[in-house]
Amino acid sequence: MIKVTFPDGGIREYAQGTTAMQIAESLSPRLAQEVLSATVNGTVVDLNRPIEEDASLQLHKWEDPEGKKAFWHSSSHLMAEALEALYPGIKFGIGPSIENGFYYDVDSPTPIVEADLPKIEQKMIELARTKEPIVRREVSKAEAMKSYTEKGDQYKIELIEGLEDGTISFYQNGNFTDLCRGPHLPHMGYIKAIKLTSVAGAYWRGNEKNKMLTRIYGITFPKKAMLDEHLAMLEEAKKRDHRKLGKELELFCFSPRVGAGLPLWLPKGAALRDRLEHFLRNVQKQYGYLQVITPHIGMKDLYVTSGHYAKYGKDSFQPIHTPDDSEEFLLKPMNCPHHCEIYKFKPRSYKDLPLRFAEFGTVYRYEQSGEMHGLTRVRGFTQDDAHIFCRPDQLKDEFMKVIDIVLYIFKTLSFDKFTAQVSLRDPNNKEKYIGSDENWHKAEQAIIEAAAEKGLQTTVELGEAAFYGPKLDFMVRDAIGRQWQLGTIQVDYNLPERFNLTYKGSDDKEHRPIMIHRAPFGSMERFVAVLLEHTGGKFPLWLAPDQVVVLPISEKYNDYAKKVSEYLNNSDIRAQVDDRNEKIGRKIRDNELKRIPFLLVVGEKEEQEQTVAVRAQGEGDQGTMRCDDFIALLQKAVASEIKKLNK
RNA sequence: GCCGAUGUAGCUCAGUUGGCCAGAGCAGCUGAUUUGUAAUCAGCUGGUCGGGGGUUCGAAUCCCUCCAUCGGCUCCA
Repeated sequence: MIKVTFPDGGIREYAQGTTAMQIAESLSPRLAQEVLSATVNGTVVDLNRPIEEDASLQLHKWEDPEGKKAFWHSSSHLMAEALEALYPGIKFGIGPSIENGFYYDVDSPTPIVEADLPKIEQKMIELARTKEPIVRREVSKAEAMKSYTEKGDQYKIELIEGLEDGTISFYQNGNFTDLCRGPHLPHMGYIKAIKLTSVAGAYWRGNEKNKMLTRIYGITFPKKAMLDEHLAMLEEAKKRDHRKLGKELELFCFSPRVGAGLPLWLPKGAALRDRLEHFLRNVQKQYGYLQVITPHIGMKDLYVTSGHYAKYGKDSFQPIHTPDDSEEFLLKPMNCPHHCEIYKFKPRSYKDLPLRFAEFGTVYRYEQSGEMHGLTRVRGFTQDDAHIFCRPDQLKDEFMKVIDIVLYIFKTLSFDKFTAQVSLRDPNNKEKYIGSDENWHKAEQAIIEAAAEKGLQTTVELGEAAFYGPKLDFMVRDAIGRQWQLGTIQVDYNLPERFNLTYKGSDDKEHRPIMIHRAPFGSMERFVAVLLEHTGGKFPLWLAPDQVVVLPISEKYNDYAKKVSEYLNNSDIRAQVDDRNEKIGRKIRDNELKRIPFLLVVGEKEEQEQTVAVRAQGEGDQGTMRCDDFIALLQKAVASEIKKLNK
């Protein structure tokens, strides 16, 4: 007999060799249909693997990430089987499940293009309908090696070379056998809806020196309706694409003549950005930040000193030369060295610290041609940058204050779901980083402690640190559930040393300050992009480029409309008049599509009564009111959006 | 940078296997209409078919190359 403990604490006894599937059936036949994989004593296993000892058991359904993993991983094997049938001689790399679906990397003698995907889908559906079982077999390393050597499959051979004998297993579905750890579904019949989404290139083992394989992405579901829902979500994401909205709402554009990755901010976009900057400037002022301004270029030597030149010099925009070639300047790729020089302007005392220099600093980085993406990855962008120079005893407190700023911003802009990622040095790859072990340790501890004290939900990633120090990165989830990386806070012991920054302590000795780099938005470009996708272009009232458009019923009322709009503008409300010679229905439609928060319809009645008929975005007619009442309503709405900073 | 795809009017898109002056809707302009809560009607304007080179009697269509964009990979100070 074996004892099985369930997550709710219940214990039941089963005969030796019972499978998780049989256990699920004994609990409820309905559950058995829904369960996709199981965790036995902490290891995820196949449902039909016999349990041989006392065990704690967890069953995973679709809603459970482990359940989806098994489902999608099996789907990738199903796709591989279809591919092998359709493309004889095809070789396989790896085929894992991912956050949304799965992929398989393949090396095919005949190229696979997007137009082939429906054909592959069709084959997969055929195979899934036969409910072919997925069978696990444990093999010796020698046996595994032999079966792939016969096929001449160098990728799998390379994978097997890295595995320990005795831990190797094969999974077979139909004619397809794959080296795989599992776990998998009992059979392919679970897979009811299939969509292969794209084909792309991917380097073997993620190394750009290796051969590029063809990666086929797909997603599958246990029910057709789920696929439809997923496709609808993708449609919604398309509608919210900041590149599309940026064009439609006339916020920004690009010109190939100016250059790739160099955004041009249109008037409405510039105004939006300005408002965001103003907002952050105000917050920072309250936190004791001092605004500075530095030039867009700096002597090459500045970056040699900072260490950036050695790390990125040859992959950057190349130096600008003076006419006589006697000096070299770099387009500034970051603001920190400039701010270090500001620190050095005069001797600093321990009483001066912390010093917080803030700048909306525009920087230029040479991103490789294939890396640009809308506003989220560009070659010229403006960081909402600041550098805090502080004493060791102030570090944690300063760090926590920065976290407060970030949280305040998220709250104000309704990013309600977010996580924080602690990015540390890869301990096995220390040569990638500069600075002493001791300083790295201190910096990493400071971040971990500050995040813990602020009660942040954090994940820890090794190897994700900047080359000069560890960071805390904030990831937000947008309105349709996608993750974006925004703000970053970084601790740096390195630059103060390289620039020989000091302050005079109370002991009359020279000490080294610590530097915190931070950018709560990340960059203005990125932040506007994420905000656009989060809101779908329906900005909060305080940010909206136009808050109100006044719509005269006919040209007869244009004068009254102008009067109203001027009156609003005098109360610091951004209002315009749509005085086109169009019907009111048309004007409403156009301005609703432009996502104007409030439309004011005015005609004969309103002019006589000196009122406005209010229409709220997406909510229709709100009734007629006096101008002053509307202003009060709007100002109240804005005030509720920007809540007071509670420090 | 690498793999794959795309590029036709300001925008969204048609353009059959290379064949007469390259099309539509929206936007814009002009005129009519003077409108009460999501598209009024009519007329007109607008295109080196991404740039350059080539094949051909003939190229938006085929080939080469460069540029830009898209989906990924790699990278991201």
